[in-house]
Amino acid sequence: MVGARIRVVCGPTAAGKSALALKLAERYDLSILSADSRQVYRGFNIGTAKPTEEEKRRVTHYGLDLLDPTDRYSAAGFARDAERWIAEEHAADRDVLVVGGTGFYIRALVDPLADSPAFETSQRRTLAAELEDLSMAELKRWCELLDPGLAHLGRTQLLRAVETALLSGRRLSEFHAAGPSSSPRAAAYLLLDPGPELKARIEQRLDAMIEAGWLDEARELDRSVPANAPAWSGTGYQFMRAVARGEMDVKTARSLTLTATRQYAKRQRTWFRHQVAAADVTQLDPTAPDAYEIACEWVERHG
RNA sequence: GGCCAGGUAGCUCAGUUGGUAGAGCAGCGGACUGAAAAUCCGCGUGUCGGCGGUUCGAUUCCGUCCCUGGCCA
Repeated sequence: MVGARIRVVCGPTAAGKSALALKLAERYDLSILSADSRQVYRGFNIGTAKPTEEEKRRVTHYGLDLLDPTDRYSAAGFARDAERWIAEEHAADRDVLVVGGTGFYIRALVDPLADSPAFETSQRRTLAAELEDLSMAELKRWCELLDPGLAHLGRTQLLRAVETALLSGRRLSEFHAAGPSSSPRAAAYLLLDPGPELKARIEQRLDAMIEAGWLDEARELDRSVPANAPAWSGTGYQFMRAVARGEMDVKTARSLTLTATRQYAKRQRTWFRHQVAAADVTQLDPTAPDAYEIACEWVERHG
């Protein structure tokens, strides 16, 4: 039976989301919908901890290998695609299990973004080139002028605010205030976090990735993927590429990747701690002896 | 063993002509409405190697000891 409520397994990187989700999906005949902004890139497999071919045969996965490394995805694009995948599965009388660490994507699906303009690349190219060179302070001043309510945000957000104001003639914050055209979904979250144990798990997984040939993958990708392609921003890829190019030793790359991954996990924790409605969240330490039983109970309870 | 250079935050270091100290990185906290593994904002966490001495006051000056590195034996 297809449920009205959408199930989401989330948490910081290396918490064990994929492994648990795979078991749950097999047991309850669910499909997995990956909410991961890096696993959408074709060819970037090892460093993004993408499910293996074997795992993809066991369970249907959505949200993987959607884009060329030079393409840019978006939370809104993800939400739109996810709606389609969910509809497909529901048509087959099956539920999906949303699994991922990209909190923004999950939010865009559960709590739709406001309808705001998406500008064509051709339309924004000139402006983007202009804004690119602006310092943070200058960009802030522009935003202060054009859409002051958003001027406290980060560079990426400032760029979009300024761009929207200049290209559409309306403030992005006005679009936000007007809200979305579709209504929010009911969602249940299973928030995985092994606590202090996460640090060691990140380290173990990194070594496993290197062991599995991450360096070779980076070397291979470096041959065909432009250095400034968005896909390279996945944690660690720039360091592995530097090693492949002979610009850095493995030990340094490993150390820098570890730090960057911990920092990413910290940002994810902050997101899930503050940006997800607490009432819908079930916290679970995936290393607990009864973790699987609790997860099963969670799946059944939210069916 | 002698000489020299050092010992200051978790790390690398700056600094105080004597008034109990500050940068980067790490770390911690936070923001996030179409780039989100992105992009930003905030926070210094310290027996200034130990023990004595001089001084109203020593991380700073003096003595001594310990430790590290280099050179000479």
